[in-house]
Amino acid sequence: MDFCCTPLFDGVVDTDAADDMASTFAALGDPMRLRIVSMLAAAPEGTACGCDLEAPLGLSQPTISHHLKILREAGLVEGDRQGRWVHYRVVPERLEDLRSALSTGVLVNG
Amino acid sequence: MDFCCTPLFDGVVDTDAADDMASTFAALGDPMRLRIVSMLAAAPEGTACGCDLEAPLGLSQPTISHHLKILREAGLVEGDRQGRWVHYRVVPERLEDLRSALSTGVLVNG
DNA sequence: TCAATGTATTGAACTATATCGATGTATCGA
DNA sequence: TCGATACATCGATATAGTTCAATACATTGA
Repeated sequence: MDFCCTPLFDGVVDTDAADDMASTFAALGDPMRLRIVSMLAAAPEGTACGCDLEAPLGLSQPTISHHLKILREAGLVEGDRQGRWVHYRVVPERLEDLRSALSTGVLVNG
Repeated sequence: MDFCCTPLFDGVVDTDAADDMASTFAALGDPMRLRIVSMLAAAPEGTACGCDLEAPLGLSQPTISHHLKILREAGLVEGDRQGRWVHYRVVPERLEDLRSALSTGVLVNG
């Protein structure tokens, strides 16, 4: 049995790391969630409450809440309750983690 | 009618751009595809053929082919047919596009 | 031409996800 | 306390995605 090229070791990312990274990328793999992150980043003070997202996105309140939960669980956004409202904001450190994953070491060779 | 914060303009990414970016992130939003990209990047010469991926990933040949198609359509990998084999490799420029999308301007404020 | 091998496509089954309406929970103001 | 408002959860439905077996296509070597 011969190979067209040398046999591969199992890449750089192990199974668990791949699961983690994939779920984070998947959180950004939805147009509405991408627009949510973008709108939060572009908002004055870098924060917005969920109610401000419904009209521009044209989604129902439960759907907005669903997407924010996924983004929260991925660590991409944080929410601070301020009375009646929850002020959501992007977590830049998490995006930086993804950035470094996309550069040397994990997904591409230096 | 008052707002908890100032009304939002519709973010930085428009609908079409969000769709494009989301599908690219979604391509990386699967553990197996993430491992494929990682394995390609870690492979000697930076290339591998599909047949080399089946055993380490424990997936059938059609499934590998399916994932490679998605990665190809996302522009994340390229394939060169060399006789019987197709040598796949990562497209670093595409990953760099994602990196810059994750930095200033699109998803986070400078 | 024919058999063998790598890759791509098709069809089907199973799972996961997005979305909404209805409902529950929490907070503020009257 | 009561109504109004923001957010979360639940249940249901429709769509999309993952996976494989079967099959087709492409290339090489005999």
